[in-house]
Amino acid sequence: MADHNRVVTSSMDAMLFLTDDQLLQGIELMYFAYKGFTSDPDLILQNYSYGRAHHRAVHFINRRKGLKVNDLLDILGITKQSLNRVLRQLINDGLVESRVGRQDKRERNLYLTEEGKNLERQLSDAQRKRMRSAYRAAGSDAVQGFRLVLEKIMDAETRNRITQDKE
Amino acid sequence: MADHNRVVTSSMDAMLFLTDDQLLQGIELMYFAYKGFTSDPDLILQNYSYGRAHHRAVHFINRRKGLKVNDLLDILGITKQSLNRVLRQLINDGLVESRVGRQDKRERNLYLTEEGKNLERQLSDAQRKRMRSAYRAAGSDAVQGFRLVLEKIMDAETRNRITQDKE
DNA sequence: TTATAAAGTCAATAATACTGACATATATTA
DNA sequence: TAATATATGTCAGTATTATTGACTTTATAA
Repeated sequence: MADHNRVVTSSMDAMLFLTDDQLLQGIELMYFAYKGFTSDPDLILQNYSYGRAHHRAVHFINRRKGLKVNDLLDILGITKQSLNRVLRQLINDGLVESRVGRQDKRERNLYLTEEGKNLERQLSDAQRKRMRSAYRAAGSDAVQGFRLVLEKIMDAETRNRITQDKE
Repeated sequence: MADHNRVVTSSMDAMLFLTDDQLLQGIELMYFAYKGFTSDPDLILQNYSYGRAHHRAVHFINRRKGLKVNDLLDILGITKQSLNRVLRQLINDGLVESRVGRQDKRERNLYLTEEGKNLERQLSDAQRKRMRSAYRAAGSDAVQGFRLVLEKIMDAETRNRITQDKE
């Protein structure tokens, strides 16, 4: 019983390394960590009557300034209709600006307004605080491992899109 | 530009270690990895017309055999009413068995039936496959770091509940 | 000019969550 | 024993986020 319930096995036996039980523990860790990871922003979003969808939009518009609506759809992996409602709210509420494309006027380039940047800062400050604290507690080597494993967990296409491009 | 977009910075400068940009990269990694992490089970669940809520219930009933409804509610952090619909479906469909508590007859102990175990196996096989492959690609040291950081990202209460107990 | 592409919208539906109210059976306490 | 509390289950109403399908507008490309 004892060893099965330990989350961190200090000396990881090469043979036990890939047991189903160890893997299930990793799966649970992902679940619980992601839950904590989203909990701080969720509280802030409530003050705006926004949800996670708004957070994601604001995050990626900030990270890839001027990105096109289609780019955002690709990143989020949702339908145009799903994004539309969220984006319309953000634009109407004055957090996001949609500028007509300079070359191709069918396109819309998305930017955060000052108010949008303000919300983004609140959200990412909360999330960064948690990550910084986790990184500090775990140490630099652990962080490298953390990032490496997360990269490998992603879909290959996602990984390629994230690590390479950025127009 | 170049270094900002690399997901893995091979020699992690101690000073740059906690920059906002590095932290934002970690946040995005979590988002994309979690998306990949849930994508395989999501496909399987479609065949049953089930969703992630069913997956989570099945997962934890398998991991903590005989757990009480209240335990499951605590773990999932949702309301009784939310769980009820899912649990009722699983019970009606014959995947979960609800046994009256032996000591306290108000309690219900939850177990997977053979059919429930079968679904659980399908789901966890798919998820384990991805994790195993990621672990192998990243290596044993990275996995230790991965697990350590995830632990630190969780809420402290969650971490305590997960790492300790188990009746 | 016709076809394609990018964006936006409307309507209907589904899964998952919420709050509030209430019912039933069992256990505990006064 | 009687009153209270607990564990579970349920009904109704609502919200968020997603879906599919159909359609429009505007602008680019063939």
